[in-house]
Amino acid sequence: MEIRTLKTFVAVANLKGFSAAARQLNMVQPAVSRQISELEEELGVSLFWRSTREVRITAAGETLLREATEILAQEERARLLVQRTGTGELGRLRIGFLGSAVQAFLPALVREFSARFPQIQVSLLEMTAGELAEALMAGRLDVSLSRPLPPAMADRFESWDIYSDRLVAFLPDGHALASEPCLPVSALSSHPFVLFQRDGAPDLFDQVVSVCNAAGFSPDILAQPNSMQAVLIAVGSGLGVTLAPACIAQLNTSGCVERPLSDQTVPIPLQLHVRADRAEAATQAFAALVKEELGTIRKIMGAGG
Amino acid sequence: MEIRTLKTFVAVANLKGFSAAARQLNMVQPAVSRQISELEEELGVSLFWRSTREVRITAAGETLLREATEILAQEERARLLVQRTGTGELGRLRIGFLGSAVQAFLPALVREFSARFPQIQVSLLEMTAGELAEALMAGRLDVSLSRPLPPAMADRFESWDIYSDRLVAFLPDGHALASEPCLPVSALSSHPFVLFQRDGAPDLFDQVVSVCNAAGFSPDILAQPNSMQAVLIAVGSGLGVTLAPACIAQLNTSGCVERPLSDQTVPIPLQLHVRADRAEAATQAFAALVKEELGTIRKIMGAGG
DNA sequence: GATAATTATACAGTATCTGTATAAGTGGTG
DNA sequence: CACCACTTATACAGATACTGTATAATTATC
Repeated sequence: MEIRTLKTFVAVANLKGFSAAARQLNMVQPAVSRQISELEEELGVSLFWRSTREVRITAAGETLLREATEILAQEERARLLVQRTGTGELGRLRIGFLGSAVQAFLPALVREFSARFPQIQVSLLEMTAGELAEALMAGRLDVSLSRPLPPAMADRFESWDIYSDRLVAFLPDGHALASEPCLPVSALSSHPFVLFQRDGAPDLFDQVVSVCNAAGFSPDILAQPNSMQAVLIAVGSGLGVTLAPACIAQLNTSGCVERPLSDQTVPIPLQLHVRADRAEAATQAFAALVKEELGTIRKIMGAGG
Repeated sequence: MEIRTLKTFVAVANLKGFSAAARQLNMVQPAVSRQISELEEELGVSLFWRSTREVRITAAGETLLREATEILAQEERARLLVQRTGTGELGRLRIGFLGSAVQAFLPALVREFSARFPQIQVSLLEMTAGELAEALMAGRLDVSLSRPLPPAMADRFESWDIYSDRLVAFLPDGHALASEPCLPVSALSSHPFVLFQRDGAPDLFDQVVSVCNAAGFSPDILAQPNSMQAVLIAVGSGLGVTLAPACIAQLNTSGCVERPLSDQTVPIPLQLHVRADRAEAATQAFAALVKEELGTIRKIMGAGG
């Protein structure tokens, strides 16, 4: 039972004739006759009672007519859906991101994307940097907005810098150093640190440690919460100080004060990651939109971020 | 897009490999590759991202996988339904009949048929003889239980006698002739007749007229109701007498008395009509059941009819 | 770096399917 | 009653398409 066959069958049934069907299908009557008789043989039933003067469909034929009509409609529907998915009109887009880093611009971006591609179902998945890398690698994400990927992964993905953040210090409200408008890293040497847990963002963790080392001390890390918000709460509670990307000021910083560092400018880029080959149309469209909006995003992040 | 192609596509998608699919389908890997790449070309989309080490389905491919799976399931379903319809396991049976003539045995017959073929949907359609002939000819009925067909139609159908009825007289309750247990036709010569309308049963009408003519008179027909029940009501109301098949005593005869005729024995057969060729399996099964039950039916109709 | 496994391509052979020609059957018509 | 117009079925040749073999190219893995 092939779709080509079903099409000629439906034509014969609807036009009540082999010759008429052949004309409509731009073929020749014997070809139609053969297709139908082979279909009958395959199914083991008569589909039409034919004389030279009339072609009457059998009960089995009527059953097949109903089914075949549905199958053909579904084939047409499938073709449409597949093509739309191929062009990116239809589909899904799974965006993974670092919450605090994108909070200022992602909502507007997604809104714009959804307006342009209303048929695409967008999933927003907040994760840590480590989770993002793993999900991206496993194909559970289409794009990721996160920090630079580990070198082992980098060649499988295309990455674009979106904006660069920098490390700043967060201190408890009434902290001794809070009176300074600006601090050298070394000023923190004797204070206990709270750092985001290393598993969640190994690069950031190591970067902070190496900044401290460069300033001549090794940080005394007394806690490693599993979220940036928890880090800020710990700082706000007076448990310690932290060094973190400035963007986390987007979170609730009550009890904390933020102080820029006077002596380091290690950039912390936020990047867009997309599978190097094999990017779906919807994914490519989103990447294109991000690139289109880079100026706007950088303006936002330079001013308020 | 052919079903054969969809089958190999689904195999590739499920087994995540062209070679594996080829093994499962008992074909060879290049054939699979060609089918897929031609399918991609036809649809204008990539269905898989392939390397020599992995085959990953695209978004469009996932869409097609869903659709193709449904299409294949429906094809399988169609094959099953069509074959069952062909063997008579599944289908419908439209039975046309003369109400009064079959009332005594058709219900039991249909009940038995439905018990043997529970998947067949039986339609019971009461009609006049004229309507039955027309519906049978037009293919709106599968079988008909009615009087002999007009000669022009007879060769297109197979007919079996089920039982033979005879004409009897129906008189109003207090009619002068009602005292006789048995009447010659001629006794009715001076009485007005009520006859079932000729359009509904031309043969019966003509038969009654010719019986009267043979008895030496032409009936004075004062009314031609459109149902046998209406004829009986007219007779019961004292409007006239009628000659009709004995079986109509099955209807409500209040106000009427039935009297056999002493001088005529024209048989009025009830027949089963089935399209000569081109009979569906369900129809043939019903005809076979009727023939099997002929003895029982005749016993019923001889005794109580 | 060799191996084993994968997919893509080229080419030849086979199947299959189409189209032409023709036969056989049937209702309508003069 | 023969003829006509039209139908479907069959036979056969040709063209198309598809399959399978051989081979290349690529890439994890040992």
